[in-house]
Amino acid sequence: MKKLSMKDIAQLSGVSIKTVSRVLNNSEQVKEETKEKVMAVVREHGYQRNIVAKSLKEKKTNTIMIFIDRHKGDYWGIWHTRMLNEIMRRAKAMGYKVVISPSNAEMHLEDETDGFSLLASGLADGAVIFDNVRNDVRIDFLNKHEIPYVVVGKNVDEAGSKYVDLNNYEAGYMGGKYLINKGYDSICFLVGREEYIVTQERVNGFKAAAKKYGAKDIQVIYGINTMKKAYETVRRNHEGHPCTAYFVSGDERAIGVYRALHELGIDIPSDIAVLGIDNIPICDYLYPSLSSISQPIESFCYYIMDILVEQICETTSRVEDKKVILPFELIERESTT
Amino acid sequence: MKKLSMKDIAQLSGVSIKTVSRVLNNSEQVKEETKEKVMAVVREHGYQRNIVAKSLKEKKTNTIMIFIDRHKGDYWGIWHTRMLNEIMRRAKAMGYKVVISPSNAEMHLEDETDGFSLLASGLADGAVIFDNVRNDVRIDFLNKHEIPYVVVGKNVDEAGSKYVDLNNYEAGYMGGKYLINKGYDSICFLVGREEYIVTQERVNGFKAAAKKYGAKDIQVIYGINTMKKAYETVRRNHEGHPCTAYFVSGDERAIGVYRALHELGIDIPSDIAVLGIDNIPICDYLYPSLSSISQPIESFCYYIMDILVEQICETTSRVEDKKVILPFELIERESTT
DNA sequence: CTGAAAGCGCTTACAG
DNA sequence: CTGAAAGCGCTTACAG
Repeated sequence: MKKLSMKDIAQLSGVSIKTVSRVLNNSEQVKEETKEKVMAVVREHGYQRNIVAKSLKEKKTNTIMIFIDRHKGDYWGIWHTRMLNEIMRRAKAMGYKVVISPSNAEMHLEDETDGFSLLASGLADGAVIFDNVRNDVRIDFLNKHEIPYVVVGKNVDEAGSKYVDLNNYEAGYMGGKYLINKGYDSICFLVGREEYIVTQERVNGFKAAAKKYGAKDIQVIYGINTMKKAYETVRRNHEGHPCTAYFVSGDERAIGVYRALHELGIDIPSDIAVLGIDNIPICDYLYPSLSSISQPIESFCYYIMDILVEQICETTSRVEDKKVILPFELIERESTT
Repeated sequence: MKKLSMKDIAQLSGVSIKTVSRVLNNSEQVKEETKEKVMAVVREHGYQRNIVAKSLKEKKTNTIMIFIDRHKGDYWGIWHTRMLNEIMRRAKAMGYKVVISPSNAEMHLEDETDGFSLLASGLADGAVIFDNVRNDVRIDFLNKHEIPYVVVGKNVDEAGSKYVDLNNYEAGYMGGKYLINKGYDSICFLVGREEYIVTQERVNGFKAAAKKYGAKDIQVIYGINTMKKAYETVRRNHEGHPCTAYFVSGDERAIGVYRALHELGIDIPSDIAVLGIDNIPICDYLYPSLSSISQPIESFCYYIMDILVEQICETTSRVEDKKVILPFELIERESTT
């Protein structure tokens, strides 16, 4: 089956290329009869427009690129997968394709297969950046090249930045407040890498709550980005520095905490409380079920795509800032009661 | 910053477009001096070749499209995410980009944003198909359009098909044999949707082992594709139809089984055994830790990319069949001892 | 070692 | 309502 081009379709249906193009673009300016004639030929041969040529001509690929920081070779987690799925769903509904790039914050532009290199090469119309850090080189790059983007996570450096974020300061604050008010006033907060702004915000909120509501003792441990790290840290740390609650940034990590406490013979929730963040489905099935701070995945992704597509479609090169801070909910389950 | 084209670079460095192209393609036929001169201009302006134009001209996009069946709106699971990451890693190493399509087995070609429509439009050079079923329409489509592809999972229909698969029959067989030999001879096998060939293979192997090693009682329950389903099924089913072991196709689902058994007051492993398949990292952190049949993710993805890229690069349109069946390991942990 | 020219498969003002 | 022609930004035989 030889691949047909628009020219072939034009010949076969006895009209000009232009008319075929108009038909395929649903232009109103075509006689119904002509349209039918062309569509018949298109259907008969199963013709598909070459999308690469279309993109070249239109200088628009209808593709967005998603950068998920892979933490030096690690896989991304359940929360990222859920976000990815929801972004894909929204993107599809809005007529965009999705390319996922394994690039991370330590980008290498020399590498031609690097996602950023590809972006600058016109492969995609815009970018979604996960897990940003302060002075993120990726954002500098996008700004310099005037490529539309949106950051998932608060961007504190840039004046002209667009981002969507959970209210992470409040999430940290609320988590701390909730635990203290429940009587768990000696809390260890396990968080991800310190460079991430998300991490910093959560910690700041947590500390503010600890101060305000008078926690007896608090501890913050950074760099807990896997179940394994969480497990090892609690095993090692708990005996020397016991607490009455673990607040864990990322439910997935809480699984490691559960295992460590189980091995230490400490019962949740009678001896100790555990509170997570993300509210992934697994929370319901752990025992005890895990209380967690829920992220509104749907509106998160709605705004991500909204902000991104608005920039892509904007004719003026400078759009004003767009920042969305999302609310959350604390879902109470067995682990904190 | 206006976007420069190759023409601009040619003018700025005082050579022809052709020469710029040669330099960028690392052709050997260029004087070192000329090369330097051009590269200086390229670097100075941060010029990036337009990859869309390149693709149009070369009729090759260096992109592969991955189809992950989303089970009617569900998210994909941890195993799929790990595979995805590994495929992306391999693809990048081989110079390919990755587009992920939310399309599933019930494809709709009329939809222009559908991944298959895009494939036929020349967006990607080849496809990776997950979770195939018998008489999969997607595979018919790819064959008809002569688009290179590889199936993750045994493809039993097609003569000229390429696939990579775990030896699922043996995995089911080995799981059954192992449990029976351990003395757990009343086994309930929880598996995914019956249409999937993977499911069918596992069940056939399991039944063969049950027969051969004389299981007292076996039960196979289909359609267990989420933690929730697994949980509800065990809660509902176990009292009327108790067993001494649950064999669960997909470790993620085992989490639901654990919770259900916990609620029923049944202890693992003293009252009952649980054996999973996939060997995802979480197995180590559940308590008791979950015994599981391990999939060799790295070689899996190595062969996936190998078979796909070989077809893409092949000049003749018909390559012979390529089928790889991978071995597995049974990892013994606390849940079956 | 280097260049002029054609062409990949589309879209789009501009005429008619 | 329809068509001839130019052009998007590249690559590639073919000459020189």
